[in-house]
Amino acid sequence: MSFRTTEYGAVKKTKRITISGIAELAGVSKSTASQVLNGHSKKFRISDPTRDRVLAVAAEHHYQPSIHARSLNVTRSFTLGLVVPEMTNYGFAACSNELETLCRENGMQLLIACTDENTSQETMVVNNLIQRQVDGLIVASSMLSDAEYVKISQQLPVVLFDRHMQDTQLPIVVCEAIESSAELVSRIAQTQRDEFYFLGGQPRISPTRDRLAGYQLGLQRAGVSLDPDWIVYGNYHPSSGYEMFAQLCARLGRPPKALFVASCGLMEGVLRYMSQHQLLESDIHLCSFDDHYLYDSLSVKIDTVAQDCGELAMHCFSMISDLMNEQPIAQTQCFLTPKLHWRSRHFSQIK
Amino acid sequence: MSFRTTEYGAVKKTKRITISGIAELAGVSKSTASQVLNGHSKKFRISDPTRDRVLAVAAEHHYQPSIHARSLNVTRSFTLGLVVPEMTNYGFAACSNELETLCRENGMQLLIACTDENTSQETMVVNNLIQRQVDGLIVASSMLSDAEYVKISQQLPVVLFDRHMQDTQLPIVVCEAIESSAELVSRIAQTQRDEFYFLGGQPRISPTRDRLAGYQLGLQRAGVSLDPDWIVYGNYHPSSGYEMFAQLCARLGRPPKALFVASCGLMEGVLRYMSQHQLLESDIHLCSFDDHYLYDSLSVKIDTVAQDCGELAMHCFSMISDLMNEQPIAQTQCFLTPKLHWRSRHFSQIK
DNA sequence: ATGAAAGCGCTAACAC
DNA sequence: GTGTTAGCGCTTTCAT
Repeated sequence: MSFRTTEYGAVKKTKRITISGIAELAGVSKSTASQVLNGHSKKFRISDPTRDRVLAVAAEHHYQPSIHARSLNVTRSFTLGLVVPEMTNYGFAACSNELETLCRENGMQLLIACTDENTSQETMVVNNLIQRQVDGLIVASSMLSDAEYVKISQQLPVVLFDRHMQDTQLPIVVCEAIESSAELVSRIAQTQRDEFYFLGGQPRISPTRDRLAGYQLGLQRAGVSLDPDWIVYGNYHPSSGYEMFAQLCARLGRPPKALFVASCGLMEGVLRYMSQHQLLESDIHLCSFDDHYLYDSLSVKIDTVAQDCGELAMHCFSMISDLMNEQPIAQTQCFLTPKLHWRSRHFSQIK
Repeated sequence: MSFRTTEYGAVKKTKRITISGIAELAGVSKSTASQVLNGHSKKFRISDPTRDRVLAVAAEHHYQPSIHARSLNVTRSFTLGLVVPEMTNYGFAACSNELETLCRENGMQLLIACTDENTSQETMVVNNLIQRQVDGLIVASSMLSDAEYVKISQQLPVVLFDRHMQDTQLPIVVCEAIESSAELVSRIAQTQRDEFYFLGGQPRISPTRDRLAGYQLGLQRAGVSLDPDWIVYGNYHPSSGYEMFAQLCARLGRPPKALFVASCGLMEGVLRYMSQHQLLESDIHLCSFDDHYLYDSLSVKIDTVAQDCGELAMHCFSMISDLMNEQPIAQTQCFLTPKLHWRSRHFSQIK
């Protein structure tokens, strides 16, 4: 690390111009200035010269209205809160990116907060977002109960996404996981009848439950009877994926023959272990929920259930928008159908 | 896609309780309530019973102070703006994640905005953040000139990161790119003397300039004379990486023997092309600026210059914090030293 | 030990 | 057509 010292001085904090300032300089009242600056000159029949004068002053002084003052009396903040476990997870990064774009295009600002899969941290960040008067909340929650969000949803629109609590009535947008995982697993299980492991995160949250249910269903459909030892739980940190896989290898004295990994983050850990232990050329049959563009370039061929993050984000946004506009929306629970992405030799022909 | 309709009704918009409400319910004045809720009870010698009464009411009603009202008279918003090209780029996602944590731990909220590498969009999002009164701005800019930021920095602290304009005086935090790229390239060039291509983004922005300079220096040190045709420019979108690489292959009628790719995003495109065209097993020598955890699991071995995003984020945060607290800071330009990550057969022994 | 009042920057209802 | 005014929810100085 090195530094370079520049003559960069202390910030002067030039005070920004306010609407009163503009009004004064333009020789009009605050309200007139306000109307003009909000583009309501027509509606309030402001004369063209007046309008132009105000606009000119504003432009000249680089007037930037204060959202805080604005929010204070319209009781909207033009912000949307997004709560995700981690932004480094590719899926969440992609969703965040999409949502940021959608918000921006709609004159809103996205506030992203991370929970690190930690429920008490989740409570904290959600409170923080509420203090900031977010107009709506989109949450990939790590909680086991929706109680907190049910309460919050009495104050402001809440949409759960990616994960959801059992039987929740709250609006949700998720990818269908049971059928898709079952399809993935059953095809593979046809050729992998003697062992087929499952690596999941926290057992009680919906991604794990649904993906596990799909895995079990898949085995059943393939006529493979499940050995309970095949199921391993951890949490959705990559390190947990590493750990679970390491222990599995230790237990077996070799890598498993077939493995379903419940998420992209866990797969990160599995792949790290495999590369560290020269297992990338072994003939393990890997499959997972969640796709990643780099999987195409791996020597191990991973078959996946690929969620469409763009679609996910879009539905979240439109649902929360409707809710914010108090539009009656018919369906508040939306299940997207993910696609299967086949890469292994046997299946790569399948489109 | 499927829907489920629930009995979920319209949001009632229960109005949240304000400090006046609390005051009234507790039978005290607004100011007293305010003092208590800000933890200034000692300082203002509020009696214990009064304090407890206020606190009790607040807790009971789940009082959430409005940041907007607060910001309005303390003229701070407790938010930090972060401007990045794209969040799906792993490096930026990692930085964002780190910064979000740092902000949260320091009672601030991070506002992330994306530019999609587009300068006019950059101007827009920056203005938007300023309207929201961000207390500071951390920017990975796609601009060619620092003029805009020089002006802004008169109003609020600005730190440039990852990228910087030539000779800018503004505070910056970047990874040193010339020496590190030179080191990477010169080692490889020792065994790849007859051709060594360079794939970069926009030619005039600092990441491209510095990484190119390093590449040139590396070739020179290895005694390899540069063929100008080896240098290819595009932009930092993955699709541009794909495109440039495709054209290169078309031009040569085969993949290049050695290639330096200027960023992770570009490499994404290169790898996509390679996997689509069964080139992953070819003996191309790939190296790049920016690392990715999945590179460990690829069959092509990519040697990289690995930036430490945590360190980058940390320095950005501490620098902007100092600036916000108007602390005189000696060094406003910070150059971090990245590490080389060797994966190719020849070098993987190098630690 | 507590309260009254002013004001942060803006919008919107209503006057003129 | 344009100005006056009353808040939005909070902090802070100054009285009491």
